[in-house]
Amino acid sequence: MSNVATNFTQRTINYDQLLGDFKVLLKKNNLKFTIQREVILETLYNSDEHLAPESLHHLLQDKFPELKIGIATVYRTLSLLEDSDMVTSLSFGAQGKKYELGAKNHHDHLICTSCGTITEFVDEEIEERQHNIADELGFTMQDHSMQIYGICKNCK
Amino acid sequence: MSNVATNFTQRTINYDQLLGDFKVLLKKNNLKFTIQREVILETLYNSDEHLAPESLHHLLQDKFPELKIGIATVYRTLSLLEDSDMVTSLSFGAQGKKYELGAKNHHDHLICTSCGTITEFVDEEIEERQHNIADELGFTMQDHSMQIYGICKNCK
DNA sequence: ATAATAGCGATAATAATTCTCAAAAGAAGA
DNA sequence: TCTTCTTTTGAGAATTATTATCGCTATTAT
Ligand SMILES: [Mn+2]
Ligand SMILES: [Mn+2]
Ligand SMILES: [Zn+2]
Ligand SMILES: [Zn+2]
Repeated sequence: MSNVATNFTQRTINYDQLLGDFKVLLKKNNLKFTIQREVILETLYNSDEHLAPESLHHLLQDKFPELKIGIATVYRTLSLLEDSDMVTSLSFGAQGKKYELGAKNHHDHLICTSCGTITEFVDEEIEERQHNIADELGFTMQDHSMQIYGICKNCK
Repeated sequence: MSNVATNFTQRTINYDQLLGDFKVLLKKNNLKFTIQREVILETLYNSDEHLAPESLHHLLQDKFPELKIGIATVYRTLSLLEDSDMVTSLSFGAQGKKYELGAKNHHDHLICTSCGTITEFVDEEIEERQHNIADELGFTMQDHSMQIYGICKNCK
């Protein structure tokens, strides 16, 4: 029995809850609830991918062509969501910066350097050691990230 | 007794050895041994910092003004060194891409989000788990990186 | 020393991200 | 619903980071 758990694409809360949280957050900072912000949240929620701003923009143009969402709005909204801890950004080596909705449990990533496939996993032993290390070095941990690069099963 | 080891700034090989390796590498790929490549290697060797290309360029202009090394050469040489596994690049959240000479033992990083200080450490337990995880998921590990973000002792 | 070739610096080009601004939309209250 | 105030938006300019181009120079092998 392995203690490596995979498959973290399932959401920890449903969309309505998430949207509710978002609205509360916006009101609290007297920001407005706009259709652009809503469809960006929804699109992130419905995507299992780790999205680059550019890819997200393309998705939005496909799904909501009538809105003509601008790339600047995508960047602005991603920053807003990241600042509010609703999305996380990841920097995967050559692949550049990507975003994923935070409405998942914390997890780390395995990246195939051949086909680019990303596998999510979590390992309790590592999570625990990370906390211990921070403690031992007199550090208050806020966040951590770990990536394993290599060749996936399919590619070999 | 902790099993977290810190302080990895010491080099695992001396500069002459490193330079020798570099010359061999260059010859093998019929690349030329130039003064620019030499001072870049030397400057990286003599720096304990994790350097952005821009910072390295400034260092070089200070220490070797007569060479008037161009920024393009810095980028080119860093890429060459990275491709040859002599330097490693790191992406520290907001701080952007930084490089460090690989002539150190493998290690991970703790980054203070307040003052930017970077502490290096290695933890054998985590290293081992990383290998196991890759194995269990049918993955051939090539590399891995881990960062812990938080507030350092001084900043609190 | 010569010839062949790779590397250099300057700078143009590209890519990614942020800024600016005038018009449009959302929130709150009358 | 209408009005007013404030925030947000899209378009495109500006900025930043990185890469490509090119004529000249430095290095290497002979
Ligand atoms: Mn993920
Ligand atoms: Mn380091
Ligand atoms: Zn693969
Ligand atoms: Zn600090």
